[in-house]
This record gives sequence, structure tokens and C-alpha cells, in this order.
Amino acid sequence: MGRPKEFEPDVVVAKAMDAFWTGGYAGTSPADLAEATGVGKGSLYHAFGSKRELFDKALDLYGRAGSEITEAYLNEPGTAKERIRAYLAFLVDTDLDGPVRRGCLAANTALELGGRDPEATESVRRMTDRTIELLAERLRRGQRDGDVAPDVDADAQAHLLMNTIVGLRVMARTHDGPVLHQIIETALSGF
Amino acid sequence: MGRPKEFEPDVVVAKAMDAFWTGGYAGTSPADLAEATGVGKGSLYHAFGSKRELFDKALDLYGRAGSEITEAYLNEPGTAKERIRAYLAFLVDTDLDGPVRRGCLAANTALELGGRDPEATESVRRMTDRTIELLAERLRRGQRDGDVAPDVDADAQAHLLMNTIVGLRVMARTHDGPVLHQIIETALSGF
DNA sequence: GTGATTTTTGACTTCTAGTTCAAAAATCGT
DNA sequence: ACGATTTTTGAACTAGAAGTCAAAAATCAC
Repeated sequence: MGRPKEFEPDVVVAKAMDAFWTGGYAGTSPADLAEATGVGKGSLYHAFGSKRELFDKALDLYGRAGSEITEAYLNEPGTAKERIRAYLAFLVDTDLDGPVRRGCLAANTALELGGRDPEATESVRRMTDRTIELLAERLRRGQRDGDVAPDVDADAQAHLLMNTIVGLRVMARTHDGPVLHQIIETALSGF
Repeated sequence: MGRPKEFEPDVVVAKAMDAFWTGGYAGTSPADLAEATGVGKGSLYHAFGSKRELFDKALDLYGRAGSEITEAYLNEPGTAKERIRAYLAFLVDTDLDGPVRRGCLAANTALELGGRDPEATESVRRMTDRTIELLAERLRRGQRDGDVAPDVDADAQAHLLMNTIVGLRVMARTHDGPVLHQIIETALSGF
């Protein structure tokens, strides 16, 4: 009963995620969020409590969506190196196209709130660790399939790859495609 | 003539750099800057024009200081790999100790203003490129000294190392020492 | 000391962020 | 159609950010 909601909460969170992604946490005002979602400021507060809680939901959505994309890319047919190359190239290319170079919401958040804000830090850490796990699994599968040398330390390489991804997504703010793709190739020559 | 300044501009810029480093650009208010520098708000505006101009000077100082540290580390006696390892370890360790995990001012700025603010973006890009150059030079010297294999592409490795550094300084916000040092070791095994 | 010049001080202004709230609107059960 | 419940709306509020300004203070040249 009661007056029905005039919006789909999931859709609003997705739109808010986009706004935060583009503008950063501090850089996105309640007014911006109202504009981006098409929902009145008051309604947003009624539905989500605070800007911060809405951001948490947005970050959560980002993590789940990112995880799905990672799995999808790594599970397509091909060798471990081919699939990881395709995944990194995808990340860099989507960072670069589009009029605003917004990078990675998780990395952005890590730098904007990391260290200061325990909850956001923890959320980003979980996201990162999940990706590391997926990469390590894919490398081990490559070893079983025979396309990755057995003496490669899958776990260590996965950590380095994750670190490389983070670096790429920051450098996408300041450097151009060819440089970034060259970095990808050099990184892949490590295993 | 006229009333003499009651502060050393260079010292004030250094203190402002510290404040911006800890709090971010948007997160550091004129009041914070006045407190951090010990100079009144009005005087700061009188001397530097705007928060933004003061930030530019702070970023510039950061770049010059960083460049000196890089040169110092790479030029100590030792092989290229030893010196680069020491340099990366130094960066990670200084990121980690101290009560606030503030990471790297340049990387923070790249993510906070990069893409949106052309001048800041350019400044960060110059800083990055300078470091890449220093790393590449050190690798080439290693090849001349015989401690780096001649088939290593010094330029490509330097780019990858720079990318690794950026990644490390972001991950220092969310991850712990052992993980980061393991990443350094894995990265160094690439050449 | 006087005047010219520059710096300091702190009050003041304007603007916006983030949030709250009271009243109106929309729905359901009966 | 009424009351209960929930949502929307827009105004209102508080706090703080960024910047401005006039007056006081400190120096030097003369």
C-alpha cells in the first residue's frame, strides 16, 4: 500500500554510479545526482538515506558488474595469455573512448577515500582481491591446458597483473592508447 | 620597501604541498591551508592569488623533489636491478609508514583532476615521463655495465616499471606491505 | 616624522553542499 | 469515500568553501 515508487531503485543506483564515476564522490552533489537520475533530491534521501549510502550501493553494483565482465572475458575460448590480453585491452580501450576519461571507479575511490574511509577501502580491497583470484585461476587453468609454463607462480603473476591493471587505469588519465597497449604487451611477456 | 613578508614563500608552498597531499585538492580548504602553513587566509590569497595557483606551485615542487629522489636512488652504486628494487621499495615503504596513507600526490591528482583539468593533467604527465626517462637511462647503463641482458627493450621496460609504480602507489591505499613487496619482486623478474 | 608602499588581519560576502521537513499526492483495504 | 501508509515535492536550513576588501601595521626613502 502507500503511494508507489516512481522509479526503479536499481536503475537509479546504476545512474548514480555513472555520475559518481564521472565526477568522483566529493565532486558529485545531491543536485547532480537528482539531475542524473531524474529523481528529486528529497526522494533520493527518502529512498537511500544519504549520499554516502547511495554511493556504497553504486560501488557495490560496480564491483558486481566488473566481476561479471572479468569472468566473461577470461572464459572465452583461447589461451590464458590471449584472454588476459583481450581483457586488459578491453579495459584500456573503454577507459580511453568516451569524451570523459573517467578511469576505474574502484581505483578512483581508492585514491579519493582510501585510507580515510574504512568502509570504502574495504569494499575496494574486496573487489581487487576477487579479480586477483580470477586471474590466478585462469593462469592455473592455462597451466593445466599446457599454454602456460608450469614454473610460473600463478598467484604472484596474478598480483602483478592486478597491479598492472590499476596502473593502466590511472595512466589512462594522462597517456595515450599506443603507450598503454605497449605496456600491456610488455606485461604479458612476463609469463 | 613596504611591509616585509612574514613567511618564506618556498616554505609555505612546501607546507601546502603536504596539506594537499594528505587531503586532496578539493578536500583541502583555504582554512586548512591557513592552519597548515601558519599564514592567514587573506595573506595566502594576497601572495598566491588563488587556491588553484598555490596547488600548481605545490605540484611543481612535488615533481622537482620526486625527480631528485629518483635520481639519487638510481645513481647509488649497484646493478640496475638492485637500484630499481631499492627505489620501488623506498616508495612503497614511505607510502605505508606514517599514520595517513596518502600515496603519491601526482597519482592522486591524476585521478582527482586528470581528464578534467588540462593543466594539472599535463603537469602529471610531464612528471611521469621524466621518471620513465630516468628508468630507461638506468637500464641502458645496466646494459653497458653488463648487468642487464642486451636483448631487453629498455624503453618498454621503463614504461612497464612506471606503470607498476603507479599501481603500487594506488594499491598501497588498500593492501599491505608483504603483498606490495611481492609485487615488486615479480615485476623485477621481467628483465 | 611624513608619505609611499606592501603585507597582515579578520570580518564580510556569496555560493553551494548536504540534509531535513511539512505539506500535498497517490495508492490500498474496507 | 475514508483512513492508513508511503512517496513526492519544493522550500528551508545549517555549515562551510572560496574569495574579497577596508583598515591597520610595518617597512623604507627622504
